[in-house]
Amino acid sequence: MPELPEVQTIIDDLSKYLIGKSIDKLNIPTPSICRKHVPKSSRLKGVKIQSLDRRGKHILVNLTNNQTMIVHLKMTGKLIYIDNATEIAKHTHFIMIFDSGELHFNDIRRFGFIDFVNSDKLDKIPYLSGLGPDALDISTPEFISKLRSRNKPIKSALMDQNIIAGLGNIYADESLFSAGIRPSRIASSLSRKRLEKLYQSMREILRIAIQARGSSVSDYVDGSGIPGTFQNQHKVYGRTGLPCVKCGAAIKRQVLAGRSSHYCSRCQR
DNA sequence: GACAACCTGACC
DNA sequence: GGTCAGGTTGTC
Repeated sequence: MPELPEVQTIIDDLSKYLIGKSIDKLNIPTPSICRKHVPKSSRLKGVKIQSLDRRGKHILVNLTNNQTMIVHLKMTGKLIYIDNATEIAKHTHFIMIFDSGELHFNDIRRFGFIDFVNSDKLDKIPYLSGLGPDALDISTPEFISKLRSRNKPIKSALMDQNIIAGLGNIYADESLFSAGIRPSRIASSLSRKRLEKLYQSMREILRIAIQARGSSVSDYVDGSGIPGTFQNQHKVYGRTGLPCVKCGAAIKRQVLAGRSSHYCSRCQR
C-alpha cells in the first residue's frame, strides 16, 4: 500500500508514540513474516526505542541496543500503535509490547516483512544499499542525469527504487500527470526542461500528499489506524474512464511494467 | 521488457 | 469463475 507519503506519515506518527518506550516482550503469531534473526523476547526486555527513520519505503526503528528493526509494508501492511490493546485484529502477525502500549504489524496479503539488523551495518543490507537517492532528497541535476540515461518508460524509471527511492504507482502517475508527460515516454527521450518540470511536479505532489496524510485507496491507515485523505485529490490514479480534470477527455489506462498506468492522452504527451 | 510468484479480499 | 489491488523479486 504505502509509498513515500504514507510511510513518512506513519513514521511521524509513531515517533510521537514510541520514542523512549521500553520493550517488554514480543508476540509473533506469524513467525514467517520475520527475516532470519529476530531476537528472543528476553534479550529485548528493557531495550528502548531511540528513533525512527525512513529509507525509501522501508521503516527503520532504531533501538538502544544498537539494533534496528526494519519494516516493509509492501501492499497491505499496517503498523499501528495501540495504547490499550484489548484484542488482536485479524492478519496481525507481529506485536511489540511495551511497558505501556503495543505496536501491531498487520498485513492481509503477507507480502511485508520485519527484519532485525545491527544498526552499524545498515549500509550492508542488500535491499537498503541498492536504493537510489530519496525522492525528497535528490537534487535537480542528479534527478535529470539519472533519468536521462534510462532507455525505458519514464513511469518504470520513476518506480525503480534503485534509481529514485520512494515513488510507487500512485505518485508516479500523479507526478506524470502534473508534469504533462505520458507514462510510456522513454526517459532518455525527454528534454532536460521536461525532466526539470517532472522533478518539480514530483516534489509538489509528495509535499501535498504528506500534508494530506497519504492516500487511502483500500487498506492504508496511519500510525494510529486512521485513513489518509490524498485519495480525494488524485487526478488520474484509479480514474480510468472518468473525465480529465483539466480537459475533460476520458482518463486512459495502460499496463506498463506490469502495473496499471492512468493518464490523459490529451494533456500528457 | 513481459510474466509469474508471493497472498487475501473485493468486485463483476 | 475471472480480474484487480499503494510492492518487490526472480525467471525467461
